[in-house]
Amino acid sequence: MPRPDMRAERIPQILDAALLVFARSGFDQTRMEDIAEQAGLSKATIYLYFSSKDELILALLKRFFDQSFEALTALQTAEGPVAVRLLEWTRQRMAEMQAQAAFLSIGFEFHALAARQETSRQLVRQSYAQYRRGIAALIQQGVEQGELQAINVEELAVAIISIYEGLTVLWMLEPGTVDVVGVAEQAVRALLVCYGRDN
Amino acid sequence: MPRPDMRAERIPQILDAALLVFARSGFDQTRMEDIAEQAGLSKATIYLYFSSKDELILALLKRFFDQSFEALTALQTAEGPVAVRLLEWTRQRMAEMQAQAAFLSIGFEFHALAARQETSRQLVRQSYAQYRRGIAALIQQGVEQGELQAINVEELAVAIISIYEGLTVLWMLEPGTVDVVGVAEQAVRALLVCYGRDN
Amino acid sequence: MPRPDMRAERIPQILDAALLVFARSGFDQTRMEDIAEQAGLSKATIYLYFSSKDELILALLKRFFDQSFEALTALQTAEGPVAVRLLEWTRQRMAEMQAQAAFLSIGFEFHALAARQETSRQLVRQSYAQYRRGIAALIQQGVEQGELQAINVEELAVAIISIYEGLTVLWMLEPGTVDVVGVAEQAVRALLVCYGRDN
Amino acid sequence: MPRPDMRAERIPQILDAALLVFARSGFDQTRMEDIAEQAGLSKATIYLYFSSKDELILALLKRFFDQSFEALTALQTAEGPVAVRLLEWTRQRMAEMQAQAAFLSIGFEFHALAARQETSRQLVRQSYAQYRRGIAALIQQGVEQGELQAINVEELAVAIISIYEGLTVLWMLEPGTVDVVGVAEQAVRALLVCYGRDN
DNA sequence: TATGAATGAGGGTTCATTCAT
DNA sequence: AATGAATGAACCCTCATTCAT
Repeated sequence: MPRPDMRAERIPQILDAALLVFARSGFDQTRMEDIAEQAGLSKATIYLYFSSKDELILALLKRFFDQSFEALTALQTAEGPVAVRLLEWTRQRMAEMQAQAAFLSIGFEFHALAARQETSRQLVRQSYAQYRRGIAALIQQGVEQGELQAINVEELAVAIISIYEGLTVLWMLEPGTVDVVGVAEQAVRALLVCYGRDN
Repeated sequence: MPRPDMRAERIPQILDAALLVFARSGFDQTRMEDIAEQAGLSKATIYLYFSSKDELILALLKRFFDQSFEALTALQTAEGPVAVRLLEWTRQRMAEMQAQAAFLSIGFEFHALAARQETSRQLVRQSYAQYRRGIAALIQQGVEQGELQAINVEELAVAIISIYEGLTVLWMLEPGTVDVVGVAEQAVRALLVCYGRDN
Repeated sequence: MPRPDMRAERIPQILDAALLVFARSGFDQTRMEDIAEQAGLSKATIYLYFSSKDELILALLKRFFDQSFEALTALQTAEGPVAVRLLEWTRQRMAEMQAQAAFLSIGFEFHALAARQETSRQLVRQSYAQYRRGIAALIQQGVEQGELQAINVEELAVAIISIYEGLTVLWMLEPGTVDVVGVAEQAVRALLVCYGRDN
Repeated sequence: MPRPDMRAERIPQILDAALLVFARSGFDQTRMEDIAEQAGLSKATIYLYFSSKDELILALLKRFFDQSFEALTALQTAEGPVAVRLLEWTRQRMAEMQAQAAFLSIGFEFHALAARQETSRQLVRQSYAQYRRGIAALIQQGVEQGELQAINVEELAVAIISIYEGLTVLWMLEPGTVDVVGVAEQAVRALLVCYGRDN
């Protein structure tokens, strides 16, 4: 087993390569050989760092979500009105999603995996739950500061994340037609103000 | 090539079987043999009706979305206030989604396919576009009848469908925690009333 | 799974081919491809009849020993003095061994397998035990008919079989030098007359 | 290339390790890695002392037989009646075989190798020939001293060694059932007295 | 119409061997 | 002298697809 410093170099190298080719061809249609080529290594070398294709996919899944939520904590400790912060966050997230368009298929494939395998589902679930709690905590700040009216905070967070997720699908299908930043902003604004209110 | 009446019987039989095993194992991990077993036929017989595995998947994709929107036309010609009809539709759709939970993975896999293949993307896009137009037309009715305020109808439709899509993901991950029917209803109500409005 | 009549044809065909190439290259150095070629089939076809290489080897092992002992029963029911019959049997066995020289390596490899795997050992042990019992029963006939003196019949059978086995090794090493038929005959004769006697 | 004194230390260390793991898993199923682990060295270090796996096996083969016959010369120069010495030798040899039970599989695998490769066969043959000559010389002593009757000395030696070899197989299969020391002793005694005699 | 039988074309994984340090 | 790291070459096994019956 390679030494730690070598692993620290090779593992991201391999995961980056895997991300690229998985995005292009899907988990199953991608051959270990493809990943190796993309990484500039030999097939056998991949197996020095990941014991199987499945383990590689799992490692990717973990990294995928770990990275996603570092920004979230920053969001909660930032200054200013909650609504402003959340809308800024919304814009950033949608922009980021567009920038990462090439990798969207991997996210959908993770959903498919999660929908059919308990192991994957648990991993993905934890990430989304953490995500949801982050958004909910932010909204709760707004409520406590009197900026937002008291409603079901958890549900509102779910609705907002749903907007993000759903828009990702629709934008992927029609990138030219759907103004994802605009719709996301408007929808989140509407939800913040009106969700759970009698109208 | 089998006679038409034979095809009318076998094709749904095979597609039903495929739906089941694809949902369980994914497109790539499912073998033609698995489909044949589930259908009570032999592998070779499948090839009398579908020229390849890919074609079978495409046929499934088509049927998958065709079925989804038959109810939509009924929605537009029904009676009563638009908001009531849309909320009822929302409830039905979420209930239907829960009832079809076992097949959700297929939907996600279609998204993954669409994200990486132009051919699949066009198919899925058309379905979603038709869907979006249906919802938009309904909202437009409400605007014309003075029931809803004039806003960007197309965008609102996109936001509403996003809620459906996103909630499907979140519910799949935590079926016990997320009250999809409730959240969907509240969110759609909020969007209908507040989307695009200054608040 | 192929029909019985097809299996009855293919299985011996495959086992015959396997015997040949295993004898030439050993179990591990033989590739499934080699067996397939020798059998005039494709690799995949082998897997229609044997689920793995190991299973194929086991099947061969079984057939190997099953065949060996059909003649043994005939030996016990034949007419004439026991000593004469046993010596005739000895000559035949050694001649047969020489005729099958090309396959000796398989026998040795079975011994190696048996020496290190419980599963294989049980199979081989049963065959040898059956063999030993056959020889012992024959000798017992001689004792009961007053032809041979009473001694430890079981042990004598073990000694005789050891001669067969050991001579096989020595002959394999020096086929030109060792007169297996002659030595086997003389040795068995000596054992029959003198084993366990005070001299 | 390591210095001689280093070689004198490492080579037995590696051969001992190889013996152990080869006995457990067979030549082909054993990986160089396994040998290295057992020897407490790294894989690459093995290659400092043996240029390939095959060479390592050959070296083991040589050592295996070299060791076996050091005692043989002692046997010929010892005092006392030949029969007594040979029977003592027989007992020792069978006891030694039982003590080395764990390594029997290697011997059988050498037989298999010898049966299919000329190179290995020559090596093994020389060892057995030397062995046979040793036993024959001993018997010849007995004949010349008038202790044993004149018969075909070479053939008798072959018969005796066959007993050793054959009993090894039978004992390996049924260590609890076969009294190898007893049978070997009785059988050798019978052969000494009666082999080649008219009875 | 249906299928038992067959197979070509891989794909994941392993391992003997090499080499820079 | 020793080894961590790397890899080319295989090999077992699988599976979409074909075809004779």
